[in-house]
Amino acid sequence: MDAAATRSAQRPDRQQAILLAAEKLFAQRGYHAVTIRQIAEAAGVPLALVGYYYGPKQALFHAIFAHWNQTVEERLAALEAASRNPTDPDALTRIVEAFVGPVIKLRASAEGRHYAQLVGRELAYGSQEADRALREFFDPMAHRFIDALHRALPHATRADVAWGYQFALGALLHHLVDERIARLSLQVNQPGDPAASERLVRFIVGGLRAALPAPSRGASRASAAPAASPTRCATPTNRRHK
Amino acid sequence: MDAAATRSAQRPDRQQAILLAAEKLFAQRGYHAVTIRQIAEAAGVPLALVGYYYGPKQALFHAIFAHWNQTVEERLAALEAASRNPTDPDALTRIVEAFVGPVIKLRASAEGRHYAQLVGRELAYGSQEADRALREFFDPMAHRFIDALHRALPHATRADVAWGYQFALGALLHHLVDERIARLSLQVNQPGDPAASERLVRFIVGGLRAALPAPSRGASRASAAPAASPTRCATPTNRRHK
DNA sequence: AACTTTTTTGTACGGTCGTTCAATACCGCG
DNA sequence: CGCGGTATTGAACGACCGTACAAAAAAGTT
Repeated sequence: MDAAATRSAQRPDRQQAILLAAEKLFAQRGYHAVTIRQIAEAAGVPLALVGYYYGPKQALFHAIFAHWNQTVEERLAALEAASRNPTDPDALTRIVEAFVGPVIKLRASAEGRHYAQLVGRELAYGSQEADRALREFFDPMAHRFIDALHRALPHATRADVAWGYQFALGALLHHLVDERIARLSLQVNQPGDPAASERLVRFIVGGLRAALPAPSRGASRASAAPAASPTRCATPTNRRHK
Repeated sequence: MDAAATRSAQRPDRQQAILLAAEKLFAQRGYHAVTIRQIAEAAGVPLALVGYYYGPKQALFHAIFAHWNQTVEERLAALEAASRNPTDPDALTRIVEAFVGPVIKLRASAEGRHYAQLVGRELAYGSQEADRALREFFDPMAHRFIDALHRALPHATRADVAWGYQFALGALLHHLVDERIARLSLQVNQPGDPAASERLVRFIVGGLRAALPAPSRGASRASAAPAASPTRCATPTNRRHK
């Protein structure tokens, strides 16, 4: 019988509890502000068990990103579906929706809420601890998106599109993290409002069109593209760290 | 004779050396990753002198923002000049230029380089340590910009404009911090490229126009709301922390 | 000169950090 | 049952943290 199934049927999976607690705390307070003791307490396990499963603190941090990296394939599939026949005037909007939608949906879900916040923070912060995960997990996806955007915006150079991608990513990441929006809107807007997703897509598409050398004028109409299915969460390898 | 002038004429100002070293290190590694001992060593002063001048670590962090808060008046003045007669079709562009330009210029300067990076990091990170400085120094300016944008975009509600401001701020902050642009552009773009400033302005203006309810292309009624005077900022005392 | 005030410094305190390790408990399997 | 391997635990290690403090040095004042 499978060991993981056995344990999860008998007892709460403490290894995953540690990962979830770490994810939550790292997302809320940042890497250096969280201690392993706090993670252990939040997970309801003794201190030493954290090191037993994940080794050094940095490895635990890395494991969070590795765990969610499975969802990347879905994102890439959605991107590829959206970037088909790039001559379509709506191709740009569909690509940006494939860029924004899954992340917003992740943030709205109960499982991915903290991870979305973590990504928004650490990607924007550029901390040395996150740099490794950034290169390993996010650089490839960034290149794919830039390529897709480039195909939809053939009049611009790839380097130009890279600038546009940077701006778009900044808007998205800050939207994931920012809690000031309630204050600055005088308590009208709420941080997690899913309606802001459409607005963000329009912002990015309009920004890209304005910032990059414009092709021949295409009709820009709003169209609802099929969004990717919510991410699934599979159990990681159940053993202790190598 | 003035005490500060006396000291600076005789010896290197160690109090300011501490502030500059702290600014640099905080910008490069983040609040929690920097120790007071590292700051003291970088400033070339003994450890205890840091606490003597600035007290607790949090107060030193706060002092950096307070020091640069003087430049806020210039930014607000530039904003006010740009937001005059908001019926001008170019008013939006001028406001966004007043929003982006000074920050990019700060980042390009030798004195403000680290502070720009620090702001980009901590504002985006939303750490608990930066929250106080954020409310005290940046919320007022954010409200002023939102109001100015609202005057130039009268067809949108203020809450709508607040969303747009959030997106624009995210693009700007991420541009300040991001070092990946060289990698993602295949070594074509460089992080500090001042030419990216114009592109960012076009991105934000285009994004705002696309994300917010579009006005009829004609001029609407001309009612200029009187703006409040910019916030004053007294010079900090040169003595040790109270 | 003598005296006050400010600046500087070495040192050390209590506390918390990440990590390690030997000892114990639990398990399936023979 | 006993046995081997995995899971779990409490305790402690050395290192470093932020902060405090008394003493010394320098500067200012009379």
